Amino acid sequence: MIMERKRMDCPALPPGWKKEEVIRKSGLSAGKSDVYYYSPTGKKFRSKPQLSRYLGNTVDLGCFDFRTGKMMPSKLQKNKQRLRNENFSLFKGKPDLNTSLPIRQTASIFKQPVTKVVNHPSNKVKSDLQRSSEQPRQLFWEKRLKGLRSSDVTEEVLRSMELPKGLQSVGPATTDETLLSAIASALHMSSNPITGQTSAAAEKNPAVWLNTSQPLCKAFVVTDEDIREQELKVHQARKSLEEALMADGLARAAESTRDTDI
DNA sequence: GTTCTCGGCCG
DNA sequence: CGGCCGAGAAC
Repeated sequence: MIMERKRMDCPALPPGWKKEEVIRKSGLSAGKSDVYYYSPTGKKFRSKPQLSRYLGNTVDLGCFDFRTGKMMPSKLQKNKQRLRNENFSLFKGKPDLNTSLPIRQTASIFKQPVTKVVNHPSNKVKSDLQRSSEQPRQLFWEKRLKGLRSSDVTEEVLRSMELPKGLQSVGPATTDETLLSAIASALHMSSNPITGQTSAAAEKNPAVWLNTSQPLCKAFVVTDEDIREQELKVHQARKSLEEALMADGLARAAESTRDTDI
């Protein structure tokens, strides 16, 4: 006889997610139960951290109770805002994907201008000019971004970007990784031009002279050639996107006609 | 190799 | 005590 093991729908999660409870039937912990979740694609999840890593910011699991599968408003308690302790020292080799949150720490990042797909080819960029006035920032706060990586839905880490030779970091955090984070953050968080640290004094004594609204890199020059290359990259990326959207549209159309034929 | 299961650590 | 995850067992 096969033990009853149904995957139940879980209303607290997006459609398609299933919850399963398995009772331990032997050993010292017999009688205890383990709870698992299955994504719409069938991937199994066995803890809340694993689940929230996968769902990222799309679902707020703050008050989600993993065991019962329900939202518990009482769980509103303290939000864990750590990161610094773990992420700082321990990264020698590969970042531990089980403990480092691949979630953006720059909360304002999505409020920035984004490319709006109206209908190619005349895409426009939203310009959101009424940014709330910039807040004071901690010196070298970009170091907190250390270890954050982008990853796809299967938690595979994506290839990181390479930086041009002309970009050199300033200050004690001199890794390429931090430099990239600093520049990316500056681009997203400020509507002003990004110039790098224009004061020569910042190189000698960054703790005193650093301009915190600029990334931790020396002043750099962007040539017309750089701009042309970047335009080309963007053009190609948009073309790829257009082709992908087109292919997706065709696939959906094919699928729906097939469904109605049945 | 993958999946299942229980032990055991740690908070 | 229970969540979480390692690792051996099972397949």
